[in-house]
Amino acid sequence: MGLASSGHRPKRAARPGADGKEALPFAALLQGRQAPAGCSLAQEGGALPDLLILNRGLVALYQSKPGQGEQMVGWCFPGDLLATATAEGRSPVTARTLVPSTLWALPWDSLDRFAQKQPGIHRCLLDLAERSMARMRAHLMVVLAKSKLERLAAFLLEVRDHEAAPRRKAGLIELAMDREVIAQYLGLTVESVSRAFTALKDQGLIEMEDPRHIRLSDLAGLTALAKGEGEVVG
Amino acid sequence: MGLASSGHRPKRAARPGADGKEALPFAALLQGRQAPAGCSLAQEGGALPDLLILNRGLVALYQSKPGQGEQMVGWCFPGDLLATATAEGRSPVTARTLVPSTLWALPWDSLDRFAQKQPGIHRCLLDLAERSMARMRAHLMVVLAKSKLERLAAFLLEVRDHEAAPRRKAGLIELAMDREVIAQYLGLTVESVSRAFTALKDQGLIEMEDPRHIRLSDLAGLTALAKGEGEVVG
DNA sequence: CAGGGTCCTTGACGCAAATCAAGTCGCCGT
DNA sequence: ACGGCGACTTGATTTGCGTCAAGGACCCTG
Repeated sequence: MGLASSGHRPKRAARPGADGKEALPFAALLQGRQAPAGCSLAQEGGALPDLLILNRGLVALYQSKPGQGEQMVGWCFPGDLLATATAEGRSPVTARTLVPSTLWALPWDSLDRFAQKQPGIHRCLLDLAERSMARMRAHLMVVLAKSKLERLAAFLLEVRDHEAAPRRKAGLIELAMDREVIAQYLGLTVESVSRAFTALKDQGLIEMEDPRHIRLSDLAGLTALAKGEGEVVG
Repeated sequence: MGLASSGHRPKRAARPGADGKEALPFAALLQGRQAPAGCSLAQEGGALPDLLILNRGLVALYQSKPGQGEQMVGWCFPGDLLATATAEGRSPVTARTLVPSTLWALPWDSLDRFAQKQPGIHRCLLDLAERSMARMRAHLMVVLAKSKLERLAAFLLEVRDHEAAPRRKAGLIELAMDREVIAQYLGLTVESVSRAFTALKDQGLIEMEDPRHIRLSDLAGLTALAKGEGEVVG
């Protein structure tokens, strides 16, 4: 739990993957929702009428840059809180689905009413907030201190962590986003991302069935690379 | 408030600068603490016995990189929540004071007991968490999409926002950190930061009394630069 | 099957920042 | 005052990534 005491604590909040709804103390209040790919779930500065939790799919978060369009600032995997509201109840980011996704929605006032009976709900939300922050810190680490190859390796491992178990065990990952989105996430250009893929392939760390289906053939090597330990000697 | 309803809401939490303690609903529980510069307030992976809120000073947050020491992932200004705990009650980051600082501390169990009487406390914490996230998103924006000069301009303006009013009005800022720390924050080398300072000076955007005392002589120009709108024509 | 579209890859080139290496300034202790 | 040290700046050079430009693979549509 985010800010919970270090002693006794409720169970951990929603797990990614299979239905974690039951793990949430406010499960009964949640409404399921569907969203196709490319659907806008929240607009930066716009009202955010419901609390949203991602169930299945993938959502990218953007902030607008005054001059030049948008900058991606992260994404949400299943089990993540979509975006928290500012003090004014508005969304600080734009959220768009990258693939068809399902969500759980909970209107703020339902939450308020329910919280009176069950205060633990806020603990749960703090836990989810801490997860978001952990993800952002990891993103910062990748972006601040790594070369092109190191960033891509870190990205691939992050995707791997969220693959369903059967594929993950086989070292296979499926990319739900195109090169453009990966480039924005890593702070690179599309061309650099493409070259990085080719380089990893040439070094025998990955194999590419097609641009969106990657096999991580040398997990240890990728991990070493992502951690910035330079190249694997061999 | 972070995830609060969009309607009625408690007052905003602690303000930076002068004593915002009274604005916190759990003010009575807070214990003041002192910490000299360079003092470690939390260790990554270590236990975090109290909730800590920064009152005065400046604290840097680090995450360790497996191979090469530490990477700064952000900092806290007065009024910010120091760091939230993971589900296991451990700190996800290392926190170290950059200047002599004062803190408010609140043991988790006091918080728990108090929360039963006053559930609004969790709202307040969510608000603080949202502030952290907003800061992290801003940091990401700076690091992901900007040139050396743009990053430094954004940094200087961020420092300015947290200067006490009298100095801020005069366009003066005092840097509490050395070039090395700035470089880590911006994802640059010390040399690049130094050159960026010189470049801003040569363009007449800043003046330097000494390396740590800067005068922002062209606020509009700096803002335009930080927003990535390129150079000011003139 | 042809044509045009999108996405991805590859190549050649230039530039911004990293790297390597002095060199300056202020500070402290002897 | 002197010498040494740490923080900062400056210069010369290299390099990694961005940029511009040209393909190539696939998909859809007619």
